[in-house]
Amino acid sequence: MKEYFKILTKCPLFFQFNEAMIAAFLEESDAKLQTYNKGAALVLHGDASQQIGILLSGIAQIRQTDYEGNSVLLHQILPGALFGEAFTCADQPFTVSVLAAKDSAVLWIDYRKIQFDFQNQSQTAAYVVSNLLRFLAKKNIFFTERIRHLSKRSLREKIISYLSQQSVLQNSLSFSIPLNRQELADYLAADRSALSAVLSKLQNEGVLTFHKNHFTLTKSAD
Amino acid sequence: MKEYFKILTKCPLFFQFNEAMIAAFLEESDAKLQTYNKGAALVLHGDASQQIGILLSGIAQIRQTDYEGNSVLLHQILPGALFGEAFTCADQPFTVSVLAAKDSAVLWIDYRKIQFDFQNQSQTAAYVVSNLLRFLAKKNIFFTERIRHLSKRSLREKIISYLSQQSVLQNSLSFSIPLNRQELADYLAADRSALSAVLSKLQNEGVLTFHKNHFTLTKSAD
DNA sequence: AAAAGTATGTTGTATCTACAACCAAAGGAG
DNA sequence: CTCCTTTGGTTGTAGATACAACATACTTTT
Repeated sequence: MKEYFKILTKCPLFFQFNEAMIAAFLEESDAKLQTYNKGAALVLHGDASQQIGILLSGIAQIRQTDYEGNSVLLHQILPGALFGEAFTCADQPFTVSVLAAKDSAVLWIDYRKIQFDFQNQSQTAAYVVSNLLRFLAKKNIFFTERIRHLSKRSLREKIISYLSQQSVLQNSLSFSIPLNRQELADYLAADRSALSAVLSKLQNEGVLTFHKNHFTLTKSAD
Repeated sequence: MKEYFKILTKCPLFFQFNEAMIAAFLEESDAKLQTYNKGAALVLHGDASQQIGILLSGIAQIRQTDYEGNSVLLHQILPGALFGEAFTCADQPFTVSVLAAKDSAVLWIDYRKIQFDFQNQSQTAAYVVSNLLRFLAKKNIFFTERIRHLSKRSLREKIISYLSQQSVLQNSLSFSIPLNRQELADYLAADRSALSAVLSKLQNEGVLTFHKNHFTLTKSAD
């Protein structure tokens, strides 16, 4: 563990910490070191983790399976970086997987430990902090997803990206969305009439059908 | 104050709180109620606030001045919603202003109070929580800005939006950016060669000049 | 039920951009 | 210095989309 302290001082979680403080915290919070072979999963899609990971060595990749079944690399995690903090603080199941791209070592911090350690002192203040973390984390997830959609190169892809996510979220190929056309156009940063046109085209092509805010994705043959 | 408790139970900061807990917290954290007339500023661009605001009544608008000097509405805040939490937790000066669109009442929570209230108990755990909040909040700000750029309808506007932000950040019309062309293209969700083409066009039009990663915006005549 | 208002779909056009293919400059490695 | 790699600019083209203007359907009001 000693050899990793230099990396930990660079971790945002330990901003302005010296090594003694880090050591005290790791002891106190019962942090766990774990190693993974290349290719192993640190977190799997669907996991409801209560841990925050700090990568100590190796490389980790945040990946997600898109609507065509491809594993898409969303982000590379290098030593010293946090991962999983958003889903863990938001108390939401992971919608991404984290895989070791090389042999890797991870320090797992139990979120419940840092959350509840000081609740004796001021119960309500601790809950407020916990809520604030949850709020910021949920916003983070929301923003990340929106950026994912906005990053698609064509409106068609933006739409499919958004609708696929909704389909997964609602666990059905048939679902309603909480946005009207203008709101969806704004969310995807597109023109409303262009959005309507592309939706019609997708319907003609048999990719999906829709009525008002209710959409049904057609299972593609591949 | 009593009349606002119903709204506060809907505030994400008090998720799963009952009224007694909220009352205890407000007492403990010395929260301040303040009213504003329509048009008044709750927060001004450049402020380094240590407060988190909860809107109790009225409507507030998050606004930002764009590169043409227009005040752009970024977000509407309705009663029960938080505002300012990202800049406050990130410990960064506000890059937006918050204005009362109607006569409004705001409950101000002092972030230092909720941050340090429980530090006697476990100094390091409290710092970790504080760092975690800072980290999530900074990410939030970063994402928000990226979404602002990505939301522009044309690549030209995306580029100008990004470069203007950099110019403001670095407080100069002449500045270097931390991204190479491919990275900038990825950040703005565009094709690299298309990015190069638009940059060249902007240069021909006299909007800006650039050399590698260094850009100089031309002060427009309006 | 008629009227007014709102939301969504359609069409045409000018513009923009992704994409591919290529060229040029800069920087490193040997 | 030369070769090779990386980075960035240019060009041509096909296709996509913003924008405007209009048409249609659905809602709400009166």
